[in-house]
Amino acid sequence: MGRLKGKKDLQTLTKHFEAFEKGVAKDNAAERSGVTDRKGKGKARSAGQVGLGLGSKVFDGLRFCISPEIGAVSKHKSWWDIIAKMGGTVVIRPDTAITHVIYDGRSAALLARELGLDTLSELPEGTVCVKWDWVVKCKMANKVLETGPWLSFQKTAFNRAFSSNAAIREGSRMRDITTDLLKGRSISITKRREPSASDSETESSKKQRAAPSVLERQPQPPKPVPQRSSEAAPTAPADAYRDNATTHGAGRGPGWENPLANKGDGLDELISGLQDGTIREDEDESVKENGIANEVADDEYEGTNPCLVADKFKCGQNHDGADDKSPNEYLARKFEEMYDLYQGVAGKDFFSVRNYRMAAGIMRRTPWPITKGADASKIKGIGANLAERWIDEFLSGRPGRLFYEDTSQARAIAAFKDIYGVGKSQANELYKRGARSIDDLRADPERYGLTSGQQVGLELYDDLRARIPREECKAIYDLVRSEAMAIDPKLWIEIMGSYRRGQEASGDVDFLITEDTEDGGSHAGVMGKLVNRLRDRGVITHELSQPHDWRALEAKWMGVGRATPEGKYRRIDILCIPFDQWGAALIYFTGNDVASAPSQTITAGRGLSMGKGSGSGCSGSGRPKDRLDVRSASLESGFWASIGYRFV
DNA sequence: AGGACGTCGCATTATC
DNA sequence: GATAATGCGA
DNA sequence: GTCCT
Repeated sequence: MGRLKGKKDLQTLTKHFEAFEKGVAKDNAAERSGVTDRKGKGKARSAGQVGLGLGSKVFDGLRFCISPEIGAVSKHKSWWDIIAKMGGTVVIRPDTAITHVIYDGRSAALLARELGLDTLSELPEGTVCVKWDWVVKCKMANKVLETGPWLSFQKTAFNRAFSSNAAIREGSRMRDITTDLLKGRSISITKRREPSASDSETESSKKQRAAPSVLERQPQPPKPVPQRSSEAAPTAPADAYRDNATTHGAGRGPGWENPLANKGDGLDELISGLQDGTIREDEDESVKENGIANEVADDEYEGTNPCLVADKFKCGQNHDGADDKSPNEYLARKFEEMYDLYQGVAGKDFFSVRNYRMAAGIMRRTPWPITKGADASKIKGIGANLAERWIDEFLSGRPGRLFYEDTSQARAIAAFKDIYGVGKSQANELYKRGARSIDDLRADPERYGLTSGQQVGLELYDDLRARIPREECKAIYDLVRSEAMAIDPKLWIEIMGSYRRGQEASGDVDFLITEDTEDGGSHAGVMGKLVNRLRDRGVITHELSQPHDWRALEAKWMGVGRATPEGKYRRIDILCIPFDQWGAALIYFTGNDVASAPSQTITAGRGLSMGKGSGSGCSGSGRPKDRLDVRSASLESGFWASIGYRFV
């Protein structure tokens, strides 16, 4: 119970953090942007401070860690606000840039535990643990006081805790970051943050020390050598999957031939047409936002289509093979790195993190080299923040915020988040409970109270993270389909997602099942039978979630299976839907960036918006905005026809 | 300046 | 025990 | 974090 309470407190605090960030983002932005900024700004500030006599930024440039204490949320909130008002930055988890830890408790060991550290010596060198009283005194004195009388621990204990820190040992979590970051190059950075705060080091001396020791090891960005080699090269010729896609299945069978064939065929043809050319996976949604919205870039990057609109879609663009190389690969990677790192971190705004990923996509697909942030900010999707705070920082080659926040903690949490069923919240919780690696979790599974689904995710960690080769998707599809046909040959079953998009590899395999109701048939009850048969055959091995009602026309099953007993375990989803949603679902679940982008654009252009919830529910019409009822559209007049789109 | 940014089914946990 | 809230994946 | 209103 204590654990749950603690969890809730953390959530509350995290919320506070987010709200807080919003509130003071403007004042505080520079502080949070990392050491590099802090130095520059700190200097400017302190100079100006005298003249202005404001005195409210006593803690300017300092970074405080106040770990959430169970049952003391409101206290922490007030601490937080006070420190913020004094110009300090507050974090709830230690990172390599903190300068102070506020702690009123007794034991260093306890504090370490609260911070999620093995020992306090993992804190950045020079970090000062002080009691809250010190802050109060500083506030009253309106200046940063000596910490001596207010240290959290007795001199001796404190010293002991840090004595071993001078030469950081092998096991230190804080250190492997450094080596990680430097990509295995064996160098000896002993610390990543200059001791600040308590120490009376001058700004200039800090600068001097920081720069040379770290700078020279940074990758050299300004010459954006396209480093990508392996990943995005479309490995299959267009024909290969085109053929595959058009011959692969049942969808072509009974379903496509009946009276509804027009619509079905239309949809399928359209999609086939749209997926013309090599479409890279991994672009995710960025294609949508970016691909259709990049009007500024279009100015400088003229498309080759006679029709302007066509250039906005992937399918309308050239695919001469050369478009895989981006002059901004370096930036793209940086943003990907950011995304990976921050996605699990508590306190990072969801949408911000998501935008990092989007930015990576934009970087990669911007055909002209970005040499300064100002250029980039002209691109839609890249705003002032990304441009000035991040891009310029990356291009400078100096260690910045990302560098300092790339801690072993963040990495561990990111790894945990990759476990199926473990999200941001649980990942942080696991770390808090002492786990530092996947192996830690495996070594002592009991300790962490993983749910059944998470246990599966942990057990199959590597398999489930791996991509599934197209071949194997097909193999699984054949197995599932044959079982489905054995149950009822009139079933429509189609494989969705990236496979249907023609991708060379997929993250999972998902199936869509329905049956024509024309002759009174129905696929009700099929889900249960199918899953059972597949389980009997050993195709399905784990279950992650079951439909609320196995016999409903609309039912979702999620689990794990494999094509052969020797094969890797793969995520498998099976979805039954009412017959009249087939067309819409096909579009929706094909999740085709290419198809959805134009369709949404087109619908939007007509003052409509596609009910995005037209997914499993096709919950269609009405609601906040005018939503196109795709469901009926697909049935009565054909979705594409309904929006007046004619494919060639 | 302030809100939207997809939305929903299922599992699990919290609350009544 | 019923219901609400949260986390997660898609 | 960006965009739209």
